[in-house]
Amino acid sequence: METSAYAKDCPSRQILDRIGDTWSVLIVVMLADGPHRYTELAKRIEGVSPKMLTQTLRGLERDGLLSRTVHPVVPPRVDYALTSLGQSLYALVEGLEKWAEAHIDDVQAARVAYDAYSAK
Amino acid sequence: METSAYAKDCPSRQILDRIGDTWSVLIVVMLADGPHRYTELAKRIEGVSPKMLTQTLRGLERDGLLSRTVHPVVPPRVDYALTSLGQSLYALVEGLEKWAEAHIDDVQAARVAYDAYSAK
DNA sequence: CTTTCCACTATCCCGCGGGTAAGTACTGCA
DNA sequence: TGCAGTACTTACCCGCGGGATAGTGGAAAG
Repeated sequence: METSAYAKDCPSRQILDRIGDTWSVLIVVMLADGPHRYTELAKRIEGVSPKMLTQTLRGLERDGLLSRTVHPVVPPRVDYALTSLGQSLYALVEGLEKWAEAHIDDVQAARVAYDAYSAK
Repeated sequence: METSAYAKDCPSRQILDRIGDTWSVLIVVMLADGPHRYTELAKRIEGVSPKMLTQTLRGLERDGLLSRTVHPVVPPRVDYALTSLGQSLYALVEGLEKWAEAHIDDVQAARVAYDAYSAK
């Protein structure tokens, strides 16, 4: 009965972790409209530390979700772009956003109701 | 340009966090086939501590994703079930699982290739 | 000859998420 | 009298994820 996801080697678990990762999703969204450079990402993704940016980019690259292109010029220039696999993942993220927008009111109403009841 | 998700109050961010949460997803999956009791969940979701189980259940209940029904009998009996909102979220989770199954081979191939190249 | 630019990489350190374990309340059954 | 069973809650503690900061390299600009 090993429910899909306690095992770390389960496909669902791995994708779920990726989706749950703040920076991964932000990067995928940023790259959805085309390739960007390291510093561009750093500037536009507010709050990310260089360490996490590099770490996350490496993880996404390793999983084949984005491509890393080094231009051998000085100063160095590196472009990051979604692969087709990354683009298909972005489709999922879009789906989540749609759901979020559609149902956030319900969720927030539930929260208000719950908190009001608990506080009483 | 405030990219959807750095702000905590963004709908996408909140849903993403929920999806990324191991126990939340496992519970939703477990409840997809019908209501279950506290101890049933504890037994079938391997590795969850009572603390996290309760904490996660409360969170999901607060968000209106599941309902908690207390039966005033002795010994106590509490049933948890997905609400319609919870069921619509489960549809998303299913979508993620489908994607995971369809693309996990690509991802793993990419990882093997990446690791082989790095180790060299 | 020093500074600047870009893309990292390395190191230290702190907060907190989550695990373990023990406590609680209630009642029926032996 | 006391133990079992259910659904928690509370207290304590530890590991590590991630932030901040500093270092690297090499060419060109001033």
